[in-house]
Amino acid sequence: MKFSESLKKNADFRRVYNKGSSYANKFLVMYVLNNNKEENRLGISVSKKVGNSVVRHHLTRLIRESYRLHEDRFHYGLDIVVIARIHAKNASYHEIESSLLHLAGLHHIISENHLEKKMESF
RNA sequence: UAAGUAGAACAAAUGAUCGCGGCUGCUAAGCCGAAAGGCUGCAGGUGAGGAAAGUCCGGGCUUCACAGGGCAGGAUGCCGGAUAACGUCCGGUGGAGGCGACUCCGAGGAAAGUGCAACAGAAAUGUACCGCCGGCGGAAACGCCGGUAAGGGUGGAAGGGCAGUGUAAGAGACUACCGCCUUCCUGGUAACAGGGAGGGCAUAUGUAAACCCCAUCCGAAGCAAGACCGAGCAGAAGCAGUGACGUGGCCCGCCAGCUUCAGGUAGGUCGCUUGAGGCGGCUGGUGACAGCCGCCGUAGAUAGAUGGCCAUUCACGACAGAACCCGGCUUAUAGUCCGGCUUGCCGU
Repeated sequence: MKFSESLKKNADFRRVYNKGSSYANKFLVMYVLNNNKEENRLGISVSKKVGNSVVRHHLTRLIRESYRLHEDRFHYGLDIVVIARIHAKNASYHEIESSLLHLAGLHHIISENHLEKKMESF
């Protein structure tokens, strides 16, 4: 991804959980925290409760792909952690994508223009 | 053609497009760097399984330990072979099931010892409840004493089986056949099979997935193994006597500075994929497999790459994701497909 890295350390995850703000919908939970850097860092977490290894891998790929395709619309300087909920097990790419954008809108970390266009299209 | 039986192969496909990880290349591609190299870009090609799973066995590899032997502990358990090795595989033997193809077996020892065996039953290792027979007593009913494991009853199991002789009634007491045990002969590498002779069964039930006995095997931990490089912080030694402090100077102390050293944290590199490799052929072997020849090059991530979207097609897609590597076992699984074999039916 051009403008982003992945969030790796357990300590980084903990900092985002403790200090970041969170919103949730049916499929996902999103934590966001400023990291004072030039780029975003994305962490994806899928619990074993959601499914076996294949299911969990597939979900992380869907979430990463959703973020990748809308990366240029996100504000930068953020640590973002996305957690897949159990209902996400059978979700399609489009459901995950709209779910991610919805949460980003609630956090006000996505560019307004695009969001408005998105809203108008509904 | 139907039913069955054992085995082999596959695991939605194609195209376009946006991405990700290795690899290779780029008529001197760009940037950084003294270089080694790093980052970026472009192009090409490549990128999960039959079980990648469970982590139940076996081996390679690595580090540590190690004179030899024993004990303890664990594993295996008909015989022979294959193999790096195995608890795997192949071929046999014996037993069980099936008309058959074929399938199944935790298949050493209970005549070394110990333990356990509910309930029932007279009695569970050494026994007489009923019954049968004999003797004595009695008018009789019956009682007492003795013999008896053929019959009844209980039980998973009652002391070789079955038929006869025999007897008061019975009994391997005796006899035939079968079983068992000992021993000999023949065949077989062996398990074992066939046959002869003898014993006369006090060897007397089951359980060894109870202890145990016998034979064979096993050093321990694992790639987060391990090897190398190595910031920073703290440490040691040295240098310069430069800067700050100890009221100015010198010395000295201390902090900062520079150099070197060991240590090894964060981090990085290697280990990391050419290997008991795959495919085909020939030869040997009943077979597992082995030998020879030819061809192929086939993931290597490191918080972890193989995905998204669109179109078309179909039977509408199961179980499921490499993490050092192999050989097995076990468990999960939508379906597709191939040729063997068996039994039945129909036709020639």
